Amino acid sequence: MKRTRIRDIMAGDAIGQECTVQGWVRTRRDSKGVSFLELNDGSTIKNLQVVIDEEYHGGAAPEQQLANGCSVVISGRLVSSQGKEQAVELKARSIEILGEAPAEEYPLQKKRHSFEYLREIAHLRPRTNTFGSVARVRSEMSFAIHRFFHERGFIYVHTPIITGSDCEGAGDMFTVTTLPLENVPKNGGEIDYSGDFFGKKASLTVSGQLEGETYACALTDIYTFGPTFRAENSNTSRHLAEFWMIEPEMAFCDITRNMDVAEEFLKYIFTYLLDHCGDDMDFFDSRINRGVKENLANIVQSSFERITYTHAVELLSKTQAKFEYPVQWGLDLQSEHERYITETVYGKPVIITDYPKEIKAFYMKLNDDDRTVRAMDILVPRLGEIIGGSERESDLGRLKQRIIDLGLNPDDYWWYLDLRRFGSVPHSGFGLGFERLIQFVTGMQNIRDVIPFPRCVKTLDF
RNA sequence: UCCCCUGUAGCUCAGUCGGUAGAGCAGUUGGCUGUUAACCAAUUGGUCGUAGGUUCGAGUCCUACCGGGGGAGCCA
Repeated sequence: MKRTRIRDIMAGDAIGQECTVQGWVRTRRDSKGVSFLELNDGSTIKNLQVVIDEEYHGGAAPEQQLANGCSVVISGRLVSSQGKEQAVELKARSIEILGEAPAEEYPLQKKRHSFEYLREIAHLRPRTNTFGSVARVRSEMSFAIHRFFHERGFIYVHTPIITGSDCEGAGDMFTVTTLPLENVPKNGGEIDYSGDFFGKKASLTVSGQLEGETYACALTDIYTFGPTFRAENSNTSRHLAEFWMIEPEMAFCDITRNMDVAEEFLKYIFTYLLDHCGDDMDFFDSRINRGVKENLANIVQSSFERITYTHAVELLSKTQAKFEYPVQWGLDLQSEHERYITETVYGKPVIITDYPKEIKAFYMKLNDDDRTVRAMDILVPRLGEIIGGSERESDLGRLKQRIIDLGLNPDDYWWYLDLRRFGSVPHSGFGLGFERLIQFVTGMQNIRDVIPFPRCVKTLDF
Protein backbone atom coordinates (compact mmCIF):
# COMPACT_ATOMS: atom_id res chain seq x y z
CA MET A 1 0.00 0.00 0.00
CA LYS A 2 1.13 3.51 -0.75
CA ARG A 3 2.65 5.42 2.15
CA THR A 4 0.60 8.40 3.29
CA ARG A 5 2.35 11.35 4.88
CA ILE A 6 1.06 12.36 8.28
CA ARG A 7 1.07 15.95 7.09
CA ASP A 8 -1.42 15.06 4.36
CA ILE A 9 -3.64 13.18 6.80
CA MET A 10 -3.71 16.18 9.13
CA ALA A 11 -4.40 18.62 6.31
CA GLY A 12 -7.23 16.79 4.60
CA ASP A 13 -10.54 15.26 5.47
CA ALA A 14 -9.65 11.60 5.14
CA ILE A 15 -11.98 10.09 7.70
CA GLY A 16 -13.11 6.64 6.66
CA GLN A 17 -10.17 6.00 4.35
CA GLU A 18 -7.80 3.09 4.59
CA CYS A 19 -4.17 4.08 4.64
CA THR A 20 -0.64 3.04 5.50
CA VAL A 21 1.66 5.30 7.46
CA GLN A 22 5.32 4.93 8.29
CA GLY A 23 7.19 6.75 11.00
CA TRP A 24 8.74 6.67 14.43
CA VAL A 25 6.87 6.10 17.67
CA ARG A 26 7.12 9.14 19.91
CA THR A 27 5.23 7.76 22.86
CA ARG A 28 2.79 5.07 23.89
CA ARG A 29 0.00 5.24 26.44
CA ASP A 30 -1.68 2.06 27.66
CA SER A 31 -4.99 1.37 29.21
CA LYS A 32 -6.47 -2.03 29.82
CA GLY A 33 -7.44 -3.28 26.40
CA VAL A 34 -6.39 -0.21 24.45
CA SER A 35 -3.07 1.41 23.58
CA PHE A 36 -2.32 4.73 21.97
CA LEU A 37 0.74 5.49 19.88
CA GLU A 38 1.90 8.92 18.87
CA LEU A 39 3.49 8.54 15.45
CA ASN A 40 5.69 11.13 13.75
CA ASP A 41 7.22 11.00 10.28
CA GLY A 42 8.80 14.45 10.18
CA SER A 43 6.43 15.79 7.54
CA THR A 44 4.80 17.91 10.24
CA ILE A 45 5.31 18.63 13.89
CA LYS A 46 1.97 16.96 14.54
CA ASN A 47 1.81 13.36 15.66
CA LEU A 48 -0.78 10.92 14.38
CA GLN A 49 -2.54 9.09 17.19
CA VAL A 50 -2.75 5.39 16.45
CA VAL A 51 -5.30 3.35 18.38
CA ILE A 52 -4.65 -0.30 19.10
CA ASP A 53 -7.84 -1.87 20.42
CA GLU A 54 -9.85 -5.06 20.13
CA GLU A 55 -10.18 -4.60 16.38
CA TYR A 56 -6.43 -4.84 15.98
CA HIS A 57 -5.69 -8.11 14.28
CA GLY A 58 -2.05 -8.14 15.11
CA GLY A 59 1.01 -8.36 13.01
CA ALA A 60 4.55 -8.94 13.95
CA ALA A 61 4.53 -6.45 16.77
CA PRO A 62 4.07 -7.37 20.41
CA GLU A 63 3.09 -4.23 22.25
CA GLN A 64 6.17 -4.26 24.48
CA GLN A 65 8.39 -3.61 21.49
CA LEU A 66 6.35 -0.64 20.34
CA ALA A 67 8.59 1.59 22.37
CA ASN A 68 9.52 5.21 22.08
CA GLY A 69 11.81 5.60 19.07
CA CYS A 70 11.06 2.46 17.09
CA SER A 71 10.14 2.68 13.41
CA VAL A 72 6.91 1.15 12.18
CA VAL A 73 4.60 0.54 9.25
CA ILE A 74 0.98 0.78 10.30
CA SER A 75 -2.10 0.12 8.19
CA GLY A 76 -5.61 0.84 9.23
CA ARG A 77 -8.59 3.11 8.89
CA LEU A 78 -8.74 6.81 9.65
CA VAL A 79 -11.55 7.61 12.03
CA SER A 80 -12.69 10.68 13.88
CA SER A 81 -11.19 10.67 17.33
CA GLN A 82 -13.12 10.25 20.56
CA GLY A 83 -10.40 12.22 22.31
CA LYS A 84 -10.30 15.98 22.46
CA GLU A 85 -6.70 16.60 21.47
CA GLN A 86 -7.00 15.49 17.88
CA ALA A 87 -9.68 15.30 15.19
CA VAL A 88 -8.37 12.25 13.35
CA GLU A 89 -6.77 9.04 14.52
CA LEU A 90 -5.71 5.81 12.89
CA LYS A 91 -7.39 2.58 14.00
CA ALA A 92 -4.61 0.06 13.50
CA ARG A 93 -5.31 -3.14 11.59
CA SER A 94 -1.71 -4.25 11.21
CA ILE A 95 1.57 -3.07 12.65
CA GLU A 96 5.05 -4.02 11.57
CA ILE A 97 8.15 -2.92 13.42
CA LEU A 98 10.93 -2.01 11.01
CA GLY A 99 13.54 -1.15 13.60
CA GLU A 100 13.42 -1.51 17.34
CA ALA A 101 14.71 1.09 19.78
CA PRO A 102 15.56 -0.66 23.06
CA ALA A 103 14.20 1.56 25.80
CA GLU A 104 17.14 1.05 28.15
CA GLU A 105 19.56 2.35 25.55
CA TYR A 106 17.64 4.83 23.39
CA PRO A 107 18.98 8.28 24.32
CA LEU A 108 15.76 10.19 23.59
CA GLN A 109 13.09 9.98 26.22
CA LYS A 110 9.62 11.33 25.80
CA LYS A 111 10.34 14.04 28.33
CA ARG A 112 11.90 17.36 27.48
CA HIS A 113 15.68 17.35 27.05
CA SER A 114 18.08 20.25 27.37
CA PHE A 115 19.54 21.61 24.13
CA GLU A 116 23.01 21.04 25.55
CA TYR A 117 22.30 17.34 25.90
CA LEU A 118 20.72 17.11 22.47
CA ARG A 119 23.84 18.66 20.93
CA GLU A 120 25.72 15.59 22.13
CA ILE A 121 23.37 13.39 20.12
CA ALA A 122 23.11 15.52 17.01
CA HIS A 123 22.38 12.43 14.90
CA LEU A 124 19.17 11.77 16.86
CA ARG A 125 18.01 15.27 17.72
CA PRO A 126 16.10 15.78 14.43
CA ARG A 127 13.65 13.28 15.92
CA THR A 128 12.59 15.84 18.52
CA ASN A 129 9.88 18.45 18.05
CA THR A 130 12.24 21.40 18.22
CA PHE A 131 14.82 20.14 15.77
CA GLY A 132 12.22 18.81 13.37
CA SER A 133 10.67 22.26 13.34
CA VAL A 134 14.03 23.96 12.88
CA ALA A 135 14.78 21.70 9.92
CA ARG A 136 11.45 22.42 8.24
CA VAL A 137 11.78 26.16 8.84
CA ARG A 138 15.33 26.15 7.43
CA SER A 139 14.10 24.38 4.34
CA GLU A 140 11.11 26.66 3.83
CA MET A 141 13.19 29.77 4.44
CA SER A 142 15.76 28.62 1.88
CA PHE A 143 13.01 28.11 -0.63
CA ALA A 144 11.46 31.49 0.15
CA ILE A 145 14.80 33.20 -0.36
CA HIS A 146 15.38 31.55 -3.72
CA ARG A 147 11.82 32.30 -4.75
CA PHE A 148 12.10 35.98 -3.80
CA PHE A 149 15.14 36.47 -5.98
CA HIS A 150 13.91 34.24 -8.78
CA GLU A 151 10.65 36.15 -9.05
CA ARG A 152 12.66 39.36 -9.46
CA GLY A 153 14.96 38.01 -12.16
CA PHE A 154 18.06 37.62 -10.02
CA ILE A 155 20.63 35.09 -11.21
CA TYR A 156 21.82 32.59 -8.60
CA VAL A 157 25.62 32.61 -8.80
CA HIS A 158 27.76 29.89 -7.26
CA THR A 159 30.78 31.71 -5.96
CA PRO A 160 33.76 29.54 -5.06
CA ILE A 161 34.27 27.79 -1.75
CA ILE A 162 38.03 27.66 -2.19
CA THR A 163 39.58 31.02 -2.82
CA GLY A 164 43.06 32.16 -3.72
CA SER A 165 42.51 35.75 -2.74
CA ASP A 166 44.00 36.42 0.63
CA CYS A 167 42.33 39.77 0.66
CA GLU A 168 38.70 39.26 1.46
CA GLY A 169 39.36 40.84 4.78
CA ALA A 170 36.19 39.69 6.52
CA GLY A 171 37.84 37.44 9.06
CA ASP A 172 40.40 34.75 9.75
CA MET A 173 40.54 32.10 7.06
CA PHE A 174 40.98 28.34 7.02
CA THR A 175 43.91 27.29 4.87
CA VAL A 176 43.33 24.58 2.26
CA THR A 177 46.42 22.55 1.52
CA THR A 178 47.75 19.18 0.43
CA LEU A 179 51.21 19.97 1.76
CA PRO A 180 52.52 17.42 4.29
CA LEU A 181 51.79 19.10 7.61
CA GLU A 182 54.47 17.11 9.41
CA ASN A 183 57.09 18.52 7.06
CA VAL A 184 55.94 21.75 5.48
CA PRO A 185 58.33 23.01 2.76
CA LYS A 186 59.82 26.35 3.62
CA ASN A 187 61.67 29.02 1.74
CA GLY A 188 63.63 30.88 4.35
CA GLY A 189 61.16 31.35 7.18
CA GLU A 190 58.12 31.42 4.93
CA ILE A 191 55.98 28.46 3.92
CA ASP A 192 56.61 27.62 0.26
CA TYR A 193 53.25 27.09 -1.40
CA SER A 194 54.67 26.62 -4.89
CA GLY A 195 54.44 22.84 -4.49
CA ASP A 196 50.96 22.97 -3.00
CA PHE A 197 47.88 21.79 -4.91
CA PHE A 198 47.11 25.21 -6.39
CA GLY A 199 50.70 26.38 -6.44
CA LYS A 200 49.79 29.18 -4.09
CA LYS A 201 48.15 29.70 -0.72
CA ALA A 202 44.49 28.71 -0.78
CA SER A 203 41.73 29.26 1.74
CA LEU A 204 38.06 28.64 2.37
CA THR A 205 35.96 31.63 1.46
CA VAL A 206 34.87 34.12 4.10
CA SER A 207 32.52 35.91 1.71
CA GLY A 208 31.31 35.59 -1.85
CA GLN A 209 30.78 39.31 -2.23
CA LEU A 210 33.79 40.30 -4.32
CA GLU A 211 33.17 37.44 -6.76
CA GLY A 212 29.47 38.28 -6.65
CA GLU A 213 30.22 41.83 -7.75
CA THR A 214 31.95 40.53 -10.87
CA TYR A 215 28.78 38.73 -11.95
CA ALA A 216 26.54 41.66 -11.00
CA CYS A 217 28.73 43.77 -13.25
CA ALA A 218 27.70 41.50 -16.15
CA LEU A 219 24.30 40.03 -15.29
CA THR A 220 22.97 43.06 -13.35
CA ASP A 221 21.04 41.32 -10.56
CA ILE A 222 22.61 38.32 -8.86
CA TYR A 223 22.69 36.64 -5.48
CA THR A 224 24.76 34.03 -3.74
CA PHE A 225 23.57 31.60 -1.10
CA GLY A 226 26.24 29.26 0.09
CA PRO A 227 28.53 28.10 2.86
CA THR A 228 31.04 30.47 4.39
CA PHE A 229 33.93 29.74 6.71
CA ARG A 230 35.54 31.78 9.46
CA ALA A 231 38.44 30.52 11.53
CA GLU A 232 37.85 33.00 14.31
CA ASN A 233 38.27 31.87 17.88
CA SER A 234 34.89 33.12 18.93
CA ASN A 235 32.91 31.03 21.32
CA THR A 236 29.44 32.53 21.51
CA SER A 237 25.84 31.59 20.84
CA ARG A 238 25.96 33.63 17.61
CA HIS A 239 29.08 32.29 15.87
CA LEU A 240 29.86 29.24 13.77
CA ALA A 241 33.02 28.30 11.90
CA GLU A 242 30.86 27.11 9.00
CA PHE A 243 27.66 28.94 8.19
CA TRP A 244 25.50 29.92 5.24
CA MET A 245 25.27 33.41 3.86
CA ILE A 246 22.99 35.18 1.42
CA GLU A 247 24.55 38.02 -0.59
CA PRO A 248 22.57 39.79 -3.33
CA GLU A 249 24.42 42.24 -5.56
CA MET A 250 22.75 44.66 -7.96
CA ALA A 251 24.24 46.73 -10.74
CA PHE A 252 22.72 50.10 -11.68
CA CYS A 253 21.55 50.30 -8.10
CA ASP A 254 22.19 52.95 -5.49
CA ILE A 255 21.93 52.76 -1.71
CA THR A 256 18.26 53.76 -1.72
CA ARG A 257 17.13 50.95 -3.97
CA ASN A 258 19.40 48.63 -2.04
CA MET A 259 17.41 49.49 1.08
CA ASP A 260 14.13 49.07 -0.78
CA VAL A 261 15.09 45.57 -1.91
CA ALA A 262 16.37 44.56 1.54
CA GLU A 263 13.18 45.76 3.22
CA GLU A 264 11.03 44.00 0.66
CA PHE A 265 13.17 40.88 1.05
CA LEU A 266 12.69 40.61 4.79
CA LYS A 267 8.95 41.23 4.56
CA TYR A 268 8.64 38.64 1.81
CA ILE A 269 10.44 35.82 3.58
CA PHE A 270 8.75 36.54 6.93
CA THR A 271 5.36 36.52 5.25
CA TYR A 272 6.21 33.29 3.50
CA LEU A 273 7.25 31.74 6.79
CA LEU A 274 4.08 32.77 8.62
CA ASP A 275 1.97 31.50 5.72
CA HIS A 276 3.74 28.17 5.22
CA CYS A 277 5.09 27.12 8.61
CA GLY A 278 2.11 27.84 10.83
CA ASP A 279 2.35 24.73 12.98
CA ASP A 280 6.08 25.03 13.48
CA MET A 281 5.84 28.73 14.23
CA ASP A 282 3.07 28.08 16.74
CA PHE A 283 5.44 25.67 18.44
CA PHE A 284 8.29 28.21 18.56
CA ASP A 285 5.93 30.88 19.78
CA SER A 286 4.46 28.81 22.60
CA ARG A 287 7.42 26.67 23.67
CA ILE A 288 10.62 28.40 22.66
CA ASN A 289 10.18 32.15 22.63
CA ARG A 290 6.85 33.80 23.25
CA GLY A 291 6.21 36.66 20.87
CA VAL A 292 8.30 35.62 17.87
CA LYS A 293 5.27 35.37 15.62
CA GLU A 294 3.90 38.74 16.61
CA ASN A 295 7.33 40.28 16.16
CA LEU A 296 7.55 38.96 12.60
CA ALA A 297 3.99 40.03 11.85
CA ASN A 298 4.76 43.54 13.11
CA ILE A 299 7.83 43.76 10.91
CA VAL A 300 5.82 42.72 7.88
CA GLN A 301 3.27 45.47 8.62
CA SER A 302 5.76 48.20 9.38
CA SER A 303 7.50 50.76 7.24
CA PHE A 304 11.20 50.63 8.08
CA GLU A 305 12.52 53.87 9.58
CA ARG A 306 15.57 55.24 7.76
CA ILE A 307 18.03 57.41 9.66
CA THR A 308 21.68 58.33 9.33
CA TYR A 309 24.39 57.21 11.69
CA THR A 310 24.86 60.84 12.69
CA HIS A 311 21.20 61.10 13.65
CA ALA A 312 21.41 57.80 15.54
CA VAL A 313 24.32 59.14 17.59
CA GLU A 314 22.26 62.29 18.36
CA LEU A 315 19.34 60.15 19.52
CA LEU A 316 21.58 58.07 21.74
CA SER A 317 23.30 61.15 23.17
CA LYS A 318 20.03 62.83 24.10
CA THR A 319 18.44 59.91 25.90
CA GLN A 320 18.35 59.30 29.65
CA ALA A 321 18.97 55.60 29.05
CA LYS A 322 22.19 54.21 30.49
CA PHE A 323 24.58 52.30 28.26
CA GLU A 324 27.57 50.24 29.14
CA TYR A 325 29.53 51.52 26.17
CA PRO A 326 30.10 55.18 25.24
CA VAL A 327 28.25 56.90 22.44
CA GLN A 328 30.40 59.18 20.34
CA TRP A 329 30.50 60.07 16.66
CA GLY A 330 33.16 57.87 15.09
CA LEU A 331 32.67 54.89 17.38
CA ASP A 332 30.78 51.86 16.17
CA LEU A 333 27.31 51.31 17.57
CA GLN A 334 27.15 48.52 20.13
CA SER A 335 24.41 45.95 20.20
CA GLU A 336 22.80 47.73 23.18
CA HIS A 337 22.65 50.97 21.16
CA GLU A 338 21.16 49.28 18.13
CA ARG A 339 18.49 47.58 20.18
CA TYR A 340 17.61 50.80 21.99
CA ILE A 341 17.00 52.54 18.66
CA THR A 342 14.95 49.79 17.05
CA GLU A 343 13.07 48.70 20.19
CA THR A 344 12.64 51.77 22.36
CA VAL A 345 12.88 54.76 20.03
CA TYR A 346 10.99 53.41 17.02
CA GLY A 347 9.53 50.04 17.98
CA LYS A 348 10.08 48.76 14.47
CA PRO A 349 12.92 48.00 12.05
CA VAL A 350 15.36 50.84 11.48
CA ILE A 351 17.87 51.26 8.67
CA ILE A 352 20.94 53.24 9.64
CA THR A 353 23.02 54.71 6.82
CA ASP A 354 26.12 56.77 6.20
CA TYR A 355 28.55 55.47 8.78
CA PRO A 356 32.01 56.96 9.37
CA LYS A 357 34.36 55.51 6.79
CA GLU A 358 36.82 54.44 9.48
CA ILE A 359 34.51 51.77 10.89
CA LYS A 360 33.38 50.28 7.59
CA ALA A 361 34.93 48.21 4.80
CA PHE A 362 37.16 49.62 2.04
CA TYR A 363 34.75 48.85 -0.80
CA MET A 364 31.91 51.08 0.43
CA LYS A 365 31.17 54.20 -1.59
CA LEU A 366 32.53 57.39 -0.10
CA ASN A 367 30.05 60.23 0.37
CA ASP A 368 30.82 63.77 -0.80
CA ASP A 369 31.54 64.81 2.80
CA ASP A 370 34.61 62.58 2.62
CA ARG A 371 33.84 61.37 6.16
CA THR A 372 31.05 58.85 5.71
CA VAL A 373 30.32 55.91 3.43
CA ARG A 374 27.09 54.65 1.93
CA ALA A 375 26.69 51.75 4.29
CA MET A 376 23.36 50.57 5.56
CA ASP A 377 22.59 48.31 8.49
CA ILE A 378 19.08 47.05 9.12
CA LEU A 379 18.21 46.69 12.78
CA VAL A 380 15.23 44.74 14.05
CA PRO A 381 13.67 44.47 17.51
CA ARG A 382 14.86 41.57 19.69
CA LEU A 383 18.04 41.07 17.67
CA GLY A 384 19.74 44.24 16.48
CA GLU A 385 21.57 44.09 13.17
CA ILE A 386 20.13 41.54 10.77
CA ILE A 387 21.40 42.87 7.44
CA GLY A 388 24.51 44.79 6.51
CA GLY A 389 25.09 46.28 3.10
CA SER A 390 26.29 49.24 1.10
CA GLU A 391 26.59 50.95 -2.21
CA ARG A 392 29.99 49.95 -3.54
CA GLU A 393 32.68 52.40 -4.56
CA SER A 394 32.50 52.48 -8.36
CA ASP A 395 35.19 55.08 -8.97
CA LEU A 396 38.54 53.47 -9.74
CA GLY A 397 40.69 56.22 -8.28
CA ARG A 398 38.77 56.55 -5.04
CA LEU A 399 38.61 52.80 -4.50
CA LYS A 400 42.33 52.46 -5.11
CA GLN A 401 43.01 55.28 -2.65
CA ARG A 402 40.83 53.64 0.00
CA ILE A 403 42.77 50.39 -0.40
CA ILE A 404 46.06 52.23 -0.03
CA ASP A 405 44.81 54.27 2.93
CA LEU A 406 43.97 51.07 4.78
CA GLY A 407 47.46 49.72 4.21
CA LEU A 408 46.35 47.10 1.69
CA ASN A 409 48.06 46.30 -1.60
CA PRO A 410 46.09 47.31 -4.74
CA ASP A 411 47.85 44.56 -6.71
CA ASP A 412 46.01 41.97 -4.66
CA TYR A 413 42.75 43.45 -5.87
CA TRP A 414 43.60 43.77 -9.58
CA TRP A 415 40.57 41.93 -10.89
CA TYR A 416 38.26 43.68 -8.43
CA LEU A 417 39.65 47.02 -9.56
CA ASP A 418 39.17 45.99 -13.20
CA LEU A 419 35.41 46.10 -12.60
CA ARG A 420 35.87 49.87 -12.11
CA ARG A 421 38.29 50.17 -14.99
CA PHE A 422 35.98 48.66 -17.58
CA GLY A 423 32.34 49.61 -17.78
CA SER A 424 32.01 50.57 -14.14
CA VAL A 425 28.49 51.01 -12.83
CA PRO A 426 26.94 52.11 -9.57
CA HIS A 427 26.16 48.93 -7.73
CA SER A 428 25.01 47.84 -4.31
CA GLY A 429 24.38 44.78 -2.26
CA PHE A 430 23.85 43.41 1.17
CA GLY A 431 24.48 40.26 3.13
CA LEU A 432 22.92 38.29 5.90
CA GLY A 433 23.83 35.19 7.81
CA PHE A 434 21.28 32.45 7.25
CA GLU A 435 21.64 30.88 10.69
CA ARG A 436 21.21 34.24 12.42
CA LEU A 437 18.08 34.71 10.36
CA ILE A 438 16.81 31.31 11.49
CA GLN A 439 17.68 32.18 15.08
CA PHE A 440 15.69 35.36 14.77
CA VAL A 441 12.55 33.85 13.26
CA THR A 442 12.47 30.83 15.58
CA GLY A 443 13.60 32.52 18.77
CA MET A 444 16.21 29.80 19.31
CA GLN A 445 18.89 31.11 21.66
CA ASN A 446 21.95 29.26 20.40
CA ILE A 447 23.11 29.28 16.78
CA ARG A 448 24.37 25.71 17.23
CA ASP A 449 20.76 24.61 17.44
CA VAL A 450 19.62 26.06 14.10
CA ILE A 451 22.11 24.20 11.88
CA PRO A 452 22.08 20.39 11.64
CA PHE A 453 25.73 19.80 12.48
CA PRO A 454 27.39 22.87 13.98
CA ARG A 455 31.09 23.45 13.43
CA CYS A 456 32.64 25.56 16.16
CA VAL A 457 35.96 26.08 17.84
CA LYS A 458 37.06 22.73 19.31
CA THR A 459 33.80 21.07 18.23
CA LEU A 460 33.55 18.64 15.33
CA ASP A 461 31.76 15.63 16.69
CA PHE A 462 29.59 14.54 13.79
C1' U B 1 41.29 35.21 23.69
C1' C B 2 39.24 37.43 28.45
C1' C B 3 35.47 37.43 32.59
C1' C B 4 31.59 34.79 35.27
C1' C B 5 28.74 30.33 36.24
C1' U B 6 28.54 25.08 36.09
C1' G B 7 29.82 19.44 36.12
C1' U B 8 25.98 14.45 41.43
C1' A B 9 21.51 8.10 38.64
C1' G B 10 19.82 7.25 31.51
C1' C B 11 17.62 12.72 31.63
C1' U B 12 16.53 17.34 34.70
C1' C B 13 18.14 18.71 39.27
C1' A B 14 18.46 19.04 45.13
C1' G B 15 22.31 17.96 48.59
C1' U B 16 22.27 22.77 54.91
C1' C B 17 27.75 23.96 59.15
C1' G B 18 32.81 19.03 55.90
C1' G B 19 30.41 13.29 58.77
C1' U B 20 30.53 7.98 52.23
C1' A B 21 24.11 10.49 48.57
C1' G B 22 18.25 12.02 47.34
C1' A B 23 13.81 13.69 44.31
C1' G B 24 11.05 13.99 39.75
C1' C B 25 11.03 11.87 35.09
C1' A B 26 12.78 7.55 32.14
C1' G B 27 13.48 2.08 32.63
C1' U B 28 11.53 -2.64 34.75
C1' U B 29 7.24 -5.32 37.06
C1' G B 30 2.14 -5.22 38.32
C1' G B 31 -2.75 -2.56 38.11
C1' C B 32 -6.44 0.35 35.31
C1' U B 33 -11.94 -0.30 28.83
C1' G B 34 -10.33 5.88 25.34
C1' U B 35 -5.41 7.90 26.83
C1' U B 36 -3.37 13.25 25.81
C1' A B 37 3.39 15.44 29.86
C1' A B 38 -2.00 9.54 30.97
C1' C B 39 -2.73 7.73 35.93
C1' C B 40 -1.84 4.30 40.56
C1' A B 41 1.70 0.92 43.19
C1' A B 42 6.34 -1.40 43.71
C1' U B 43 11.32 -1.49 42.07
C1' U B 44 16.42 -1.29 39.56
C1' G B 45 19.94 2.31 39.05
C1' G B 46 25.89 6.34 41.57
C1' U B 47 34.26 5.44 41.04
C1' C B 48 29.63 12.76 42.85
C1' G B 49 34.04 15.38 35.41
C1' U B 50 39.65 14.03 36.05
C1' A B 51 44.16 14.46 38.97
C1' G B 52 46.31 16.32 43.15
C1' G B 53 45.96 18.90 48.03
C1' U B 54 43.88 20.39 53.13
C1' U B 55 41.43 17.28 56.91
C1' C B 56 40.49 12.09 61.65
C1' G B 57 36.90 12.49 57.61
C1' A B 58 35.60 15.88 51.13
C1' G B 59 29.83 15.68 46.61
C1' U B 60 30.86 19.97 49.94
C1' C B 61 37.04 23.60 51.05
C1' C B 62 41.79 24.71 47.81
C1' U B 63 44.77 24.12 43.03
C1' A B 64 45.30 22.47 38.06
C1' C B 65 43.26 20.31 33.84
C1' C B 66 38.99 18.71 30.82
C1' G B 67 33.75 19.30 29.28
C1' G B 68 29.24 22.45 29.16
C1' G B 69 26.70 27.26 29.60
C1' G B 70 26.32 32.76 29.81
C1' G B 71 28.67 37.48 28.76
C1' A B 72 32.64 40.47 26.21
C1' G B 73 35.71 41.07 21.98
C1' C B 74 35.65 39.67 16.75
C1' C B 75 31.78 39.33 13.48
C1' A B 76 27.36 37.09 9.89
